[in-house]
Amino acid sequence: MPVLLLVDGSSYLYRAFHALPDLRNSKGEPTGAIRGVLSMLRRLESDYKAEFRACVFDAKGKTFRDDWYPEYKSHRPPMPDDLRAQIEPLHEAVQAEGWPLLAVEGVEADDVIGTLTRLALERGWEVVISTGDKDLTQLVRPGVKWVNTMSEEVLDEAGVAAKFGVPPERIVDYLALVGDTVDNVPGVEKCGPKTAVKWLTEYGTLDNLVANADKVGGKVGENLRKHLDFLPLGKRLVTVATDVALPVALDDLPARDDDKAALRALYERFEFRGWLRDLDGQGAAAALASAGEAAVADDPPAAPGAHRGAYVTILDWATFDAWAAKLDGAALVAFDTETTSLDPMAARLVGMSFAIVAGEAAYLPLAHRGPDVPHQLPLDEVLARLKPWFESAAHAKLGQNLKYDAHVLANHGIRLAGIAHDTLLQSYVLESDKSHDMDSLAKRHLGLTTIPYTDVCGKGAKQIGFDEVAVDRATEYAAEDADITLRLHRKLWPQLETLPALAALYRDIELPAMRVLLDMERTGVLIDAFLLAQQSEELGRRLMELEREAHDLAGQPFNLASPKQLGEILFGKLGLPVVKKTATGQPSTDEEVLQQLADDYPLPKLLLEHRGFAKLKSTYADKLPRMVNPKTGRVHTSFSQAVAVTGRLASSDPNLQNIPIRTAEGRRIRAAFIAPRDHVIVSADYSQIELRIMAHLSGDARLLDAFAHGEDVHRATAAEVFGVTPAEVTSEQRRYAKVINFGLIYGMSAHGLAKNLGIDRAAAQGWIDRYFARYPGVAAYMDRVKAEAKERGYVETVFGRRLYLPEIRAQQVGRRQAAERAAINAPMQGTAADLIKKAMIAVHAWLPAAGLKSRLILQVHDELVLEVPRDELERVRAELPAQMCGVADLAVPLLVEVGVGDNWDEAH
DNA sequence: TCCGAATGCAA
DNA sequence: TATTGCATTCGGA
Repeated sequence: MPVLLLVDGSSYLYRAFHALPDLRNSKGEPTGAIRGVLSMLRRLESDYKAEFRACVFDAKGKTFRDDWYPEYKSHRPPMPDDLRAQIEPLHEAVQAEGWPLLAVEGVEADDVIGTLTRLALERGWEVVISTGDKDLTQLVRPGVKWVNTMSEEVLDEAGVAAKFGVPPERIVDYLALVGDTVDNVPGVEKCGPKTAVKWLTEYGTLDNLVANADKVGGKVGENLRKHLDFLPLGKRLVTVATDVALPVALDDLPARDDDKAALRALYERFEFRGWLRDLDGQGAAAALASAGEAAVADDPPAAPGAHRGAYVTILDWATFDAWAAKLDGAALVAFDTETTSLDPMAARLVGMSFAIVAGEAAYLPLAHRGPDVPHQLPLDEVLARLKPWFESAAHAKLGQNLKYDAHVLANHGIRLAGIAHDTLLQSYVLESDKSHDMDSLAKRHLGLTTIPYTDVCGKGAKQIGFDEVAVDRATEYAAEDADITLRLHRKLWPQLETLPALAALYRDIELPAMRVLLDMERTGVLIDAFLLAQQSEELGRRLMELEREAHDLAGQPFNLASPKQLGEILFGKLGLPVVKKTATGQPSTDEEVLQQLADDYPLPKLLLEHRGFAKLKSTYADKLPRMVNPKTGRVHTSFSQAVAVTGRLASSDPNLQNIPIRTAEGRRIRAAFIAPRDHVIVSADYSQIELRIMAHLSGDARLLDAFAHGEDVHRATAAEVFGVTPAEVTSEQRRYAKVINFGLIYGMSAHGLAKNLGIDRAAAQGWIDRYFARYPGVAAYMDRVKAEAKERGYVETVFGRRLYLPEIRAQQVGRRQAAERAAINAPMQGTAADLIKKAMIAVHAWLPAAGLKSRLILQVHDELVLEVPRDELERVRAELPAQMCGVADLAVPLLVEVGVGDNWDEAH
């Protein structure tokens, strides 16, 4: 379990300044506080083995507490000049020691520590908080320790209770009562620790004490009553925030090695001679090796019109060693893999590229083939050397679509860790409606034109594998990819940081979801190929029969799969009426048309049947068995995380999110998705998720009420719209209501509803009017979201995901209305997507933590599919819904329905 | 050989 | 003239 070590730098800085003697260097610069804080950091480093750490300082300027309470800390004398002078050099030194440093404007160090603590706990990490400030004991809980490195005091939950007389969760109540003279927050007059503990022991909580304030006797009781108005504010002031927006993620805080060159310079300036000797003791060579790290922070300015950086090819061990050392010391490394295949499960490494500083990158060729190939370093040995770096969470990596690179490395037995950033996801979160391939990103954000893949490998049938590309040419292309990725990150990440909700979405949902998807894709799903082969044969026979009959009816042979030929037969030769036309003006032969014609003519009915079977055979029965991976014996879909503009996932190669379910024949395909021996398939889907989100977003009282009481929402809608009691609703009425409810989610028009229900437009408008009359909150919401879209150009999900709607102000009515429908649909579809991603992250973390071997295998928008060992079934069935429902607290309850079976059809 | 259009599968 | 996707087939370029 990773450990996060958080140091309250400001608290120590003040204490060190006042506690330590007035040390100065020969120039007279004060150095005592610097030395004090640094020695504390060194002690912590040896006391606690932490993979992640941060030293947090208060930033200059006001904080939100000053807005709440102008007197906050107002009594403090101005900072002594000798202290102020030490801040900047201390910050430099802290970073040189390998400590990520944080100072967030508008937020106190306490709140940064509180927020990081929460984030770490959510990931199941352990946290050690080092501070001289007792207020922070309020953060102590299982997995969180408070240590005072100056007094060497360590407190866990029991320790806090023993020291203060109240448990950590009551510390804020305690502080509100006692007050905090350090921060100028007044407490109840004459109420000290003794009285506060007595009251809290008697009444349990501050709220309860306040409720019973009239029962408290004595002079101090009177003081309490006088202070009642202030107590809520007092409590707010002493409560450490755990939800502030941070410019960094946990993954940005790996413990780094110290930067010896920078340290040397600083120690020399401060004249810390003992520590200088320590540095020298480690040898000049080591200091030299890491000198390059200092360059990390500064990029050379790009030459105008040319971005071709200094790209090197790694062909010998000396160059490799130099780069390996750089990778080890770098705060963040962009890397990219070149492979033999676009199929992630089949791809083998051809080479890798790395970039640490913009404009400088290296390509490491490993498996290029051909007559003029230079000697390449041996793949296995290189991977063995790099494996610890790839698998270290402390070494932060950056990439463009790292899920793919993680697959490639996994194919070689390496589990990529330390995934800190992904420019694909950054771009997706910032502008989901734009393209996210690297060539487009480079053009859009950097104004650079990159080498297209097809320039290197050609395209179509003449395309060659990357292993056939000449190494020089490969270096230009591959090193550029790593270089551009790094530059994109430098551009996109600051943009994200200015939008805290989006930064949180990226950090807390998209990046963690990527790891879940990687594991799901690698797990794959078992299918019964024999069953599908049987079905294919059967479908083939019925198709031949239908085709023969169709040709008989047409009086001539024709290709049933060709809409063009079919149209000529139906509307030309047989003279059937044209019902509607396609976008290009051709008479349409789609299902709706054929359905309509089937009432009066025999051929369309045959065609409908033929179409249905042909689809099942070619897309599913024939295709799926061909997609079985020979190595794993399973089908591995690929989930795209940056395709759907609403935030949904997309599945491809094969698409496992559109497996049939509506017809009996179709369900036989689904039945071929099976569990292995001694396992079952478990399907868990969110019930009515988008309608529930609509209730939450609109706040409509009737809709909220229906969900709160667990009603059948379509029946409830029918009762409202048709003016009957729920018990009186007929199945026909319920069907109408269901269509209306679905239509609402899609921003339906009267026309659309009329078509769907087979009624006239005026009647449909009547139902819509009645719906909105009964659910005025929904009507108001629809207007609100359209207005918001028009004003801002985008709409948002509950979690702040943005969907831009460039056409919302279009001149063309049709385009504008389409954008308005998207504006209504996107927040609901997008929020559902956010929720299930959070659920996937939660379930993926929970299963192994609970000692279970069950695995997530598929996600279908509102459904998670798991493969579960039979002996784990009861636990999974019992706990999975809570895992999925616990991801958000909406105004409506979330409901998850679980199904179990030997195959997906039975389970769903 | 490539790509748009038409069609249909899912939530 | 209902939202978001992906795959298949045809057929013109």
